[in-house]
Amino acid sequence: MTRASSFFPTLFCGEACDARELAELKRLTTPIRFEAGQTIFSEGDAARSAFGLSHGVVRLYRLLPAGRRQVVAFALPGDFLAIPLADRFSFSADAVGELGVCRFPREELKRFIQTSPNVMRLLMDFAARELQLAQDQLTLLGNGSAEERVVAFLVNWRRRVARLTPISQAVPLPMRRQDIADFLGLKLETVSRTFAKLEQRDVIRIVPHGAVLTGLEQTELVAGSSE
Amino acid sequence: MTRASSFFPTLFCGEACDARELAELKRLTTPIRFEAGQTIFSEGDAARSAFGLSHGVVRLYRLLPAGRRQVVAFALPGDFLAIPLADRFSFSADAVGELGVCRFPREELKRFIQTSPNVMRLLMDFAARELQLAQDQLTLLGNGSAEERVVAFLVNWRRRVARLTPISQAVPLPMRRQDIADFLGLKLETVSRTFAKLEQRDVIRIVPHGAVLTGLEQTELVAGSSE
DNA sequence: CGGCTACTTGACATCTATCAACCGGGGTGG
DNA sequence: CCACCCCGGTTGATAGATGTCAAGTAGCCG
Repeated sequence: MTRASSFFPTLFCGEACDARELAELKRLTTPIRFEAGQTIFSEGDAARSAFGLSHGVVRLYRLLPAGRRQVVAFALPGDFLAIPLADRFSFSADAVGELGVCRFPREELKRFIQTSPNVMRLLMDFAARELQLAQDQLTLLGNGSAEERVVAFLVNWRRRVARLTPISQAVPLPMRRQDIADFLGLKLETVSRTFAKLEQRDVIRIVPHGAVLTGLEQTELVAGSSE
Repeated sequence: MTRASSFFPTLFCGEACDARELAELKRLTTPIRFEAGQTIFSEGDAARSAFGLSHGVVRLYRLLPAGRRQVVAFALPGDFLAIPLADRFSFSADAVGELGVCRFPREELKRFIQTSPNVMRLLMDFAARELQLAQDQLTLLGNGSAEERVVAFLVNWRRRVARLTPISQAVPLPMRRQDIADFLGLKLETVSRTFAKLEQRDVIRIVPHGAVLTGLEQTELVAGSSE
């Protein structure tokens, strides 16, 4: 999506983080680029680095026995790819499209965080927000029909994307159907069929790498109350 | 379960929390008891208080349109009932059986947390652990069959309970079938049937308010890797 | 232009939800 | 002390939703 390095502006700048802290954080950071499909880290890896997403989209997922996969979240610019405290990654991350991240040496970042209440606070807020998102998703997977899941996904995704790149007719969907399916606990055929059904009812319109959302506001949502 | 006030020992004492901090926390706290079925707080309420569970079990849940309900988690002694930062509760909490909590005035607790890196750290760890649990659950709801869900629930629940009350033949299940169903995204009939099926295979034995787990270790688990 | 990959569509199978009856224990009141 | 009732739980029959398998289409890149 946006080309500019927007990790710092999005996560740290806005609110409670003074110039000195920001300078220190920038000192720790190394920008890295990844191509579509490349893996940033894998579940179980020792977390020597922490990552903040600058631009692009990342899918965070777990692999399960029998070739199943659960996409835990899609990360957008400004998100940490994992909370930088645990010693190991509890999920894998790879690039949906071409993207840029800020890499931090985790030990140093951790030490810095400990000394800076502001940044600690920011991280805590991030963790709380992630927890809320995970619980929304949990609620959706526990109760929603295929259609409710797909609709909730589109609405939530649009809201998150809109915050970063103000306006555009179509909501971009850079991830594959399979990714959406694994995120929603459905099969890709079901996602495809559900899109088709919604399109027939003129609720959405599918376009090459996205969808135009027309009459979605009123749909009874099972999750997505946050903010 | 255990009768003693075990919120402090479980959450704060073990690790990185000095005597002065502990004393300050204890000063802030008021112990309260609840009877089975009573509501501790409701989704949307202003979070004037924070709660730590001393003994008993709490179900944390959201109510949805059309009378649906999602149990987000079961809290055990030592758990916070919510992360004490948000201004409003994002789910409801009520007592599964008779129980005791430590109530904190949230603003004061928050202020204290900000000044104590140790406690902040502890809270951060708690949030990270909760996030991990939520993601485990998400993975389970996204991919597991009814049987996998029930088995994973029993195994995870046993592990958590065992940590608090070392040994007992049967795993206590103080919550209702409906609670388990709403936690696992199933209907209570399905939970009941699945229990029956597992019992026929001698994998478990259902007893009045619990279950004896016999041959579960080997079952292919979709979630529950944590620790 | 050819081949690959993502996506769509169709027919059918399977699993869980739904609706409904029934069982059993604990508590209350006669 | 017993009987009844209520609630939680179990079991059965059936239906509906999503998964599975398979064929076919479209867009992209070499």
